[in-house]
Amino acid sequence: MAGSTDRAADLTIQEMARRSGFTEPTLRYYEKIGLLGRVARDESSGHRRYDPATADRVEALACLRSAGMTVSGMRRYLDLLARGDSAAAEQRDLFAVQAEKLAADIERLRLRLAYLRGKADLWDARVRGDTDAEKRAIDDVTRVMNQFTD
Amino acid sequence: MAGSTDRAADLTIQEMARRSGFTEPTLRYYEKIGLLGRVARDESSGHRRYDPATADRVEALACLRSAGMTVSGMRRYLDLLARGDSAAAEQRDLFAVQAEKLAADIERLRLRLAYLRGKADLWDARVRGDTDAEKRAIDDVTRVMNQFTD
DNA sequence: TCCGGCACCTCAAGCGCTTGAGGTCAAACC
DNA sequence: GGTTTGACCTCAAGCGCTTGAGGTGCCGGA
Repeated sequence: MAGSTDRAADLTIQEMARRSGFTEPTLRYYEKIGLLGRVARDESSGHRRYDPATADRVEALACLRSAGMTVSGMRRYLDLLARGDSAAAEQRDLFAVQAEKLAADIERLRLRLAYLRGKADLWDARVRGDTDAEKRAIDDVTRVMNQFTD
Repeated sequence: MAGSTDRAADLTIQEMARRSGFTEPTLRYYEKIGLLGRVARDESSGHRRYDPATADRVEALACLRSAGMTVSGMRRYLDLLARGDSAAAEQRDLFAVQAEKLAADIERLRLRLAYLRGKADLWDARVRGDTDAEKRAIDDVTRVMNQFTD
């Protein structure tokens, strides 16, 4: 029958956390505030079991969250989802906007990564007592930092 | 004289926020919990003024924070800073570790960006009633989602 | 059989900001 | 010369998790 619980594809909270990048407490928290709807439980143990549909939903939320979406934004998304194809244009716009935000974030992070690597190089030069490499490293870091200004 | 406050290079809290990516409240908060040491104030208005040395420190903290470093981690970093060249090896390791973490984070985010773009395409196909493009978009998204599994 | 050890559970408190309320001061405009 | 605008201030409360305390049930040895 439909809605049966015999498929072993359901995820434990640990697996769900690994896939989504949310921590286990966060998953419990999201459930508590109503973002995940009803999450099934294993009959005997009472442990959570994430079915494929719920897992997809959690993964979508994780991507939106990465793009900086707040909990209330996620609720709005879930409302759109419930409206199905009649909200297709809104869905498209929502994903497009979040994608742009995330792309911009990633650019900023790449700069910061360059900074961290530059600083690692700088201290490495100091450890090695290589004053030439140190000068070059300082130049590099300075060049990166100037890009923060914009 | 040394330590004079006449250079106009000092940043307002707004400018500091823009450069560092921290919000203004976060900058006030960090100051309050002792991460920034003493931040100078404009004599007449009482407004904060971030001098170049403080600004550098804030930018370093911002990069470390991007890599997921906690407040207590940042305190440890500031301790190392205070120890100067005698802690060079630790500094190198700290920056190297954070750089690797950030690099891994960025990789995960790129995947999520691909997901968001894929979903935007999918809903766009639905808006346009293009069932062929919709099928392709579903395939794309599915392919991306499979990569979450690892 | 009993003994970890581990994955999960709940509930409460804490942390790291964020938001809001309420106020000061300085330049800018009627 | 008032008044509006905008950047800043402080203090308190709220939000979104995170951490910790304390407990249950299962599973693989000794």
